[in-house]
Amino acid sequence: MVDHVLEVLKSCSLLSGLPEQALREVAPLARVRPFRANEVLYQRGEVQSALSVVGAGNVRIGSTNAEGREIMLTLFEPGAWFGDTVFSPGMPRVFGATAHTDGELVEVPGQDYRALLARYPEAYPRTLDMLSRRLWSAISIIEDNALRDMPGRVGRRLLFLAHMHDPQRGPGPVTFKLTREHIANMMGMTRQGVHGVLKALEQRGLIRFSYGRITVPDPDALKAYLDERSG
Amino acid sequence: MVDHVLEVLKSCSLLSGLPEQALREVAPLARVRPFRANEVLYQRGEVQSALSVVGAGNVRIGSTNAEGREIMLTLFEPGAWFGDTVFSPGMPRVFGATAHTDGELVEVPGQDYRALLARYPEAYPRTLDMLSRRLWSAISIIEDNALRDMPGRVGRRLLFLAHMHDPQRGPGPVTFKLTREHIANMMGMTRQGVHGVLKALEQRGLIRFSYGRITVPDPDALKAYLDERSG
DNA sequence: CTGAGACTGTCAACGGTTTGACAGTTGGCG
DNA sequence: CGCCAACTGTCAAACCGTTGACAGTCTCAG
Repeated sequence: MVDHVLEVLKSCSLLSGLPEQALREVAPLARVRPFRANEVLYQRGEVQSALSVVGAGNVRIGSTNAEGREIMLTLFEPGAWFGDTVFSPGMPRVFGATAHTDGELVEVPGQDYRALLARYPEAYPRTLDMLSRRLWSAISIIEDNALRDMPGRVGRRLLFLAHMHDPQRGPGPVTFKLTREHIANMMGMTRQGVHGVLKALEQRGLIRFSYGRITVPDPDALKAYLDERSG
Repeated sequence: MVDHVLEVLKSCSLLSGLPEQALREVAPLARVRPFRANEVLYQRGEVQSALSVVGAGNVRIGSTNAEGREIMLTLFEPGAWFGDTVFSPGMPRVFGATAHTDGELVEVPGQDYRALLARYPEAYPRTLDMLSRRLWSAISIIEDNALRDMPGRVGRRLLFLAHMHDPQRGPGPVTFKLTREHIANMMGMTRQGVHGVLKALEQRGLIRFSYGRITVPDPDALKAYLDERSG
């Protein structure tokens, strides 16, 4: 059991800067939390802090407004981490987490994680780097939203997801289990609007899609097309 | 001179977690860089890393696309810091910085700043906290863009600026030197579109504006209005 | 104080997205 | 195997913001 937890922690880019010894120390403090598709994992506004590492399955990160409209920010794969409030204890969560498929979370209580960092300060620079890159991603999305038209925004977000899906960026095709409505919620668009955009991209051979599934055959080709059609 | 640099460094929330002794050590390594309004301070894509602290004046953070359209992310006041690439050395800057008024920057070379943190590891938690909060701000903007209509987005961004302007959030009025076009560039809208929104907000007494200037008399009232008209 | 340049207000025409509605399709579960 | 729920494609009308254009206003430097 602890071995399994250790494997998951090792797979997480945020923690891989820590020496193995350190991970062995926290593993017993971590909690394994299995989940079922569409289960709500965290609600926006909760204040307790924990570092969550996706051990298996997919997790949707986002939030829901009063009228029930959901916005999805990103989709996390195994190895991804979330719960940035571990760095700002006491702050409420600014987004919620919902299970996208069945899977499991490995969770380290915030104070244990912070204590661990304090014991192994050599891990701080990498931690700052990871946070900084996440900030960079967020800012890129803001830029895309302000500078690009709708096809540009959708295309860029698909590339972003492809990158999250496989940070090593092998040139192969990437498939997501996302409905048109998920994408619409990610972009602040409507299902119908997304449809039109996807159809246009499909006609150029840049994406393919079927029931509840969308695939980018060649992310580089999509990127090239987007770069060409607007700065 | 070094005293002046020290004062500026002390005023910066990112550095105020460091003991005074530490600031005295870096002050001699810092460079003072005066600037004139509309001068380009950093271009997107530059790779050299430095921590810049605004000593005086205002700085626009943003970038420009190939067609020359500019997007502005935020406006920094004295005491604010930027140059997140200090945490990810080697990464290109994802946004540029332009002087909004005359003023000056105090700049600490990235490696000197990183070396300082390594010498004073007790400052790391606060640094992570600051970065984390900045990430939170960025995500909030993404959310607003997806969930809110145009008046909602403009109103929220004004509140965001008010908060940046004075983090202590005294209840008093806040004034920005921003043209309609600046706001349009911040939101990915047009000058004319902004005009309509501002006029509507003005009629409700939530903002006032004149030539090149916009003021929020009561940020809390604006916030209340926005919260009421959409979750 | 005066002129040039920057900023502003406003309008009609245009275009792209949403709204709302409905029928067709898919896939999983009993 | 067959049904139901979720997902999808499509359409016309309404809506909202942009585009483009022009005249009016303000500010600051000389």
